[in-house]
Amino acid sequence: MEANAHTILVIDDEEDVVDLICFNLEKDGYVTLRALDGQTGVNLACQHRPSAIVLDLMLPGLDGFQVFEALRQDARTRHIPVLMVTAKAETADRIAGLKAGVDDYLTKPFSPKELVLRVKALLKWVPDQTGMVVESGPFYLDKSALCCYIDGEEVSLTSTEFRLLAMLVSREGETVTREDLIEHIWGASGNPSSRSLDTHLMRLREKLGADAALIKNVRGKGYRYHH
Amino acid sequence: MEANAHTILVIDDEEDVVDLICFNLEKDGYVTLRALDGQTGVNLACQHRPSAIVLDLMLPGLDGFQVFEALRQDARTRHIPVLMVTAKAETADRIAGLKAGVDDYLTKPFSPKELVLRVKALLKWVPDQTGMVVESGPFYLDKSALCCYIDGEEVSLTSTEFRLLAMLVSREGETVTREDLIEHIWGASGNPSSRSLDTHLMRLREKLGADAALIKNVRGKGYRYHH
DNA sequence: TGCCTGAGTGACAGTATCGTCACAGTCGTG
DNA sequence: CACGACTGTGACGATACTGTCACTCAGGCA
Repeated sequence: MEANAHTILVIDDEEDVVDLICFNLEKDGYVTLRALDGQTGVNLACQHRPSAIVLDLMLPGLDGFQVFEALRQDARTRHIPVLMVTAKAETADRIAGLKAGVDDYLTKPFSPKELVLRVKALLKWVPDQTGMVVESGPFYLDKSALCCYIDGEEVSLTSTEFRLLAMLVSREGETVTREDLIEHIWGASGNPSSRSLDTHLMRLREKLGADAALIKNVRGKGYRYHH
Repeated sequence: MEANAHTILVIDDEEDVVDLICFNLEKDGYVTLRALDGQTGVNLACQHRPSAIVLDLMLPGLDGFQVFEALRQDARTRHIPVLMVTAKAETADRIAGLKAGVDDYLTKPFSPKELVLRVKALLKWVPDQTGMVVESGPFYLDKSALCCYIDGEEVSLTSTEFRLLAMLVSREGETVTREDLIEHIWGASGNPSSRSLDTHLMRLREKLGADAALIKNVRGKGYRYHH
């Protein structure tokens, strides 16, 4: 159902726990990566840049905080939200975690459902993964794959339509001027007097079906996407 | 230290708790708003549009979920992150909260430090659009989106109407002269003897409905908006 | 009260902008 | 080459927005 190809990295030394977490995440359409120790976790994170990381505090070798530090050091992983999981219910640890910049915290025992929901909550704030994904409302646009999912279903867009939609969706709530759109799609050589933009927008709207209404015209200014 | 004075709304019926939370938030440089029941909370949220909301689940009158729903219904408060606080450690509630879209969850007893850190974590994701928004009374004008909300509902205005209303609302209480308004909308080439301004003002008032009364004419001088 | 001035209203026509369409050109592929 | 997918263009009608005018209405003043 979810075309949401978010990848979640789970770092925990207890294999049973990892299995449980991954099983539940996968059930929700996420792709999972597993690491049974800290160093592997850091390596996988750098290599695959997951959308979010579930990190156990107690680990052999590098512990959770060290892993977290390592992730924050690296430019490639600095912005990935981390959900820290621990057996300890102690407040001191929770504070230390949050202070260090951990994005959320969950204490064992937790229900798998809650974990999935917390991961989802973290992903909600992620603007666009590596700059390659734009997501808002019913739209999910993967710039690297140039594919577009609407309400979970793949819709084939031409490159012009894709750039148009990506521009509007990534600037949700803002009115994007005609000039900006033309500049973004055709560059400086774009012809503002032509009906090109309108035509492509019309073709795009046809493909969006009911969601076309989310793109509104602001007369004399441009267009605005709002979810 | 913080130039960015984020406002946090705290909704809880226990005054001691509110005091404690507010005290700690203020210590960190935040501006706080208090509400001791749900309805007050919703009203304050709509009125002041805080950067984040701390919401107790157990409230007299409207309960936490109802408050949350109300906040998500209103265009003015839809995007404000909510941290829900509850005495119950029960997983079912936590899940229900997260499922409904609550952005974070904290179980009593919690340390004030942790609460502040969690609020900070929520604010991390909030985009800052100060200066782009004019708001007062029932009006909410977003200059970047060029859209206008009245009592939480979107009202479509033409660009002239928008500029007119923005001018008046941003100079609340002041009598803005006809000349100033004409200058602001048409520039120096504006024609003061024309009935244009009156016509646009009339059209604007039609769209404002009952709130049209907030814009008063000052005979021989100009117009004044007062809430 | 009657006059004067400025403000509110409704109708109208001109203009700008938008949505849609048909058509033609380009490009890559089988 | 023929075909289809994609694109850019200009024509056209529909619509939204604007300014002007004539007229009415209301407040202030003698």
